Amino acid sequence: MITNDEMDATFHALAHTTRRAILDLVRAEPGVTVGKMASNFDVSRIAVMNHLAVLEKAGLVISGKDGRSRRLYMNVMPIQDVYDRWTDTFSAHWADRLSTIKHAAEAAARKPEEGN
Amino acid sequence: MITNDEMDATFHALAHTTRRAILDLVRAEPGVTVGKMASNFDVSRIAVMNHLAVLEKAGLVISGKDGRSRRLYMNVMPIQDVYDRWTDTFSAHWADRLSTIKHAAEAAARKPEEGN
DNA sequence: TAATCATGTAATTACATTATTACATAATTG
DNA sequence: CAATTATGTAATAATGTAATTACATGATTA
Repeated sequence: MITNDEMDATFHALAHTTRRAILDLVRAEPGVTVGKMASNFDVSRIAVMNHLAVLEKAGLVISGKDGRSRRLYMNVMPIQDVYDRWTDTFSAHWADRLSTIKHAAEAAARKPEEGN
Repeated sequence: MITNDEMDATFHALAHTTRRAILDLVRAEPGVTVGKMASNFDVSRIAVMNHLAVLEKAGLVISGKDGRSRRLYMNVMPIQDVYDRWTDTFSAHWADRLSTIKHAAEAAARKPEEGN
């Protein structure tokens, strides 16, 4: 069972455009090196390495040394875990989402509800 | 089409245990008030209001005044949008996740690859 | 082995996040 | 209308994030 801390780390890692772009590129090119990855972005190599550290902490990226290079690989398991958890939590609600939006939209105009 | 900024906001909003708990409670009790919501947590009402502001900014919570209370409602649309986007991005990869994990696990021990 | 190449570490800076307490506003009720 | 209730705002403090430049380490190759 995925923990709250793991979910925090996974969502935080995904909450930055650059990190999502990094993840896309790792997925597209498994084994890509740190330097080649950094060359895709306008920010410094160090900034990209910091982002990689965040992604590794969340378990979304796995890496290993290969000579003087470090090769990067994606690990979808944290996303899978989050997906499984949130599907359970919200799947029933998703089916009813239109009525929920309607409900919310009318909130400001409604009379007070009883029993709350 | 969901923008990068919207995804940033949605993931950031979900990247805190308290905010996910708030979302769970709003879902369980649509129309719950701010004060009643705050009573569920150990942190101050103001802290909960700050979290609510983050959730509203991401569009995950919608609220409306009802007398001197503010009633809270969940909006699953941002989650649905993120889900749709990431299903497109990763669905093929998920199917192959076991081989990817194996690939990554062997990374440190492998010989250099050609052509990179 | 000296030069080069790829990555890693340290120090620093600017800004954002998360929380607090104290006070202000606005609606309800006795 | 005074007291209460519910929410909102302001000021502040501690911590975390995201980026930079400068330098260090460790592997390859001429």
